[in-house]
Amino acid sequence: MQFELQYTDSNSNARAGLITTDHGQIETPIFMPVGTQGAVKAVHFTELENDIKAQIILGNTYHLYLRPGLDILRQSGGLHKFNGWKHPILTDSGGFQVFSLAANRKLTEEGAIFRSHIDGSKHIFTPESVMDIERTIGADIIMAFDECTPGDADYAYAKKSLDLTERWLDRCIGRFNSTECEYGYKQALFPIVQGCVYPDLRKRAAENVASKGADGNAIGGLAVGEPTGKMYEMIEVVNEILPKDKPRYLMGVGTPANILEAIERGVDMFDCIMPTRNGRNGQIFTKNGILNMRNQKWANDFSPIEEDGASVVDTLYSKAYLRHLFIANEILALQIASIHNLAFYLWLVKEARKHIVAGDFVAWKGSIIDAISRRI
RNA sequence: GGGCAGUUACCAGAGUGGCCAAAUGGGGCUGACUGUAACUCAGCUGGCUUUCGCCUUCGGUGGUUCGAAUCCAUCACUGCCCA
Repeated sequence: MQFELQYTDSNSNARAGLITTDHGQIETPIFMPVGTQGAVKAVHFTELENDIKAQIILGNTYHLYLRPGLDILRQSGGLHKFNGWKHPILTDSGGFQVFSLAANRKLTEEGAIFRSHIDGSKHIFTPESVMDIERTIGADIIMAFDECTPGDADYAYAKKSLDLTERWLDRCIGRFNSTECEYGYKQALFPIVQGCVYPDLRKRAAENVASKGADGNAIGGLAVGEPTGKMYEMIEVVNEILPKDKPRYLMGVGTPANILEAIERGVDMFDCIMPTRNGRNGQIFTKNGILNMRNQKWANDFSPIEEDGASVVDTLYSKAYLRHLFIANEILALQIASIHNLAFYLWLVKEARKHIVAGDFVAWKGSIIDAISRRI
């Protein structure tokens, strides 16, 4: 995997770049739709490619390991062959699942012991086993196995957690370097910066990660309960240290405004379940604000979902019709909302890139951020 | 014409003397959702009020009772059965 830094904004830390993988190129900044189980919920690939214009999608180690399981993935020739997505894929390591399924797990030095949400069976993830699983899944970019520290962790816990993540990172790198992709192309391993909301921990974590010389670096453990201002502050602290000539991936973030703020602070890659999950729950993100499509006020609003929106669904369907589909519990509602939101997110980062290249990113961000954040 | 059963909130439906503004479902309204155990979850859903509380309700009317959605009388309507 290569990264070419193409443009840097003179008024901020925003950058535009190009990632090249064996499954194609990615223009940054980029938003990566989440396809946890090897599928972006309610959206199929022709829509992702042609309408949404996704360049890379995510898969999840935890979910794919449990189902369909490694035998099927290996037999199929890896996730690309299995699901038919010809473009780049990134897999998350399962570190976040260990965090979000907290009631059901136990962390040890060796790894994370957890119970399957599917059948209750007991499993252990270690840095080594996660690397092996991600090799078998075969994504172009794979994530190190970390502990995602809760946003409200106290300093002592955050430090202890970071210590563990750092020891695990060395084990991940060791295993990664002694194995290779099972399917003949290259995979890149991204380490993850933790450290909760504590600047000195974040700084230390970023320095440690930077010293590994990875193809790209990730910032994790943000948007997990801490105040938004803290998140921006941590991004600044970390990006001061992470190498400029490698892509920076802010994991799990976020709202359209979060993404613009992070781009301004030098982040290149994003993923978030928000456009798809919130879309399925009736929330639509637009240039003019955020709307809840279930609200009564749209019942007789026959205007397009979004005038000159980024997707064909925006003018193909009206607000009133989309509301009707949600109220009537039609599957099409979930599809339209997911497609619209993903197209909006991809439009947003593409537009950001355009303005970085044009040199007016900060002004453009300032002109749009209030509008895209308000609720209507 | 006769017999039986029934009439409770937007709908369905529990409640058979005080703990009832009334269970539960559905529907409706509003909100939440940030590396997806999520087409999920939460709140509200007679009126006024931030809460406490007050007021008006269980087909209509009139009773019994300290007290009635619950008991009695009567009227109206609905369903089923028999003529």
